[in-house]
Amino acid sequence: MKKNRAATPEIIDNLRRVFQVITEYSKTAEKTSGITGPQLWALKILAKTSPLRVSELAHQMYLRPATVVGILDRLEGKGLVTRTRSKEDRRAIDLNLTEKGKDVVAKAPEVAQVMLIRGLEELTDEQFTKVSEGMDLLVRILGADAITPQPLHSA
Amino acid sequence: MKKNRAATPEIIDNLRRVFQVITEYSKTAEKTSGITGPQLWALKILAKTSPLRVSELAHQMYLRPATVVGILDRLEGKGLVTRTRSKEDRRAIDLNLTEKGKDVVAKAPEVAQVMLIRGLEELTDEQFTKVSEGMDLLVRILGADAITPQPLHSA
DNA sequence: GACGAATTATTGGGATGCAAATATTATTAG
DNA sequence: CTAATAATATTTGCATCCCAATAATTCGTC
Repeated sequence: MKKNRAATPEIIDNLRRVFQVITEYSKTAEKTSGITGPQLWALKILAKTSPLRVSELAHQMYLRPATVVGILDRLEGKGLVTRTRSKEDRRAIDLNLTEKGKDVVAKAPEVAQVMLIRGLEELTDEQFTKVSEGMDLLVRILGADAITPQPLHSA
Repeated sequence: MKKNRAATPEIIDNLRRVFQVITEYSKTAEKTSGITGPQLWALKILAKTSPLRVSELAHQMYLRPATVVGILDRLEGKGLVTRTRSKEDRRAIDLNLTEKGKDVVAKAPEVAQVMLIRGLEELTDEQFTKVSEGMDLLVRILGADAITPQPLHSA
């Protein structure tokens, strides 16, 4: 019961392309704004909700706290973020944007996610359904249903 | 002309899941075979065609030579790969698998790509078309048509 | 043949990413 | 109240990844 699945390698290549264009986009943003994709991603989250704790930020970025600490070190070093010991819980750290940090967010280019959202908006209902259901199927194939989403390099 | 696009964040989350499960898969392979995804990926390429030069291997892996050098250092350190100065061009290096290296490749688990191929085979024609066309649309949205596919962490 | 340009692999420095171990503080059990 | 436990952020060590600079070799041009 073999089927004609000539498009299979193409699907995989397309997955690669999507992945690459997103990381590529992250690098472009890095050159124009001076900060990396993950750094900008962290700033954007803090711009929406702050103060935030390290663990909360890590959760929203789908990253481990240990990873976020390094990103925060560099953001703090650039004077874009402040770390303050929380008064309620002295184990925790309150993260806040500096004025400079808010500036960077305001001037930063859109992240790839916005590109995706806009592109998806332009699709017809039928096309949108194909993308949506197609991704669902891919996720199911990989048994990724229960997986926590990953960063996508600041998409 | 607003459309109901509630599934948009879900699509993006699904993209994240797909990438994560692939990197996750790479880590599983690391635990069972003792080597990492990119390392196994390099071995598999060398198993198919060798000798190979560093630049050629890098090209086939869609990685920079500088990156591949590090991977080769570790593979050589484990005694899975040999580096020999080429006689025709003394700038170049001939890469070969050792017997131990061939052994590892033979016993290594399938990479994520195989998982995808098998999963795609199980779909009905209608489902397959959705995945295929859905990915096409995503690629077009991102303007990724002209992009050379990237590695996907040894997928 | 000689000198500049291109090619090849490597090194060095920076940024993600993870897991495991650590120090500090909070909470819970007894 | 005290001791064990859990939560929080960090540090350390490792493996990818990139770019830029370097050293060695080859090629091309004069």
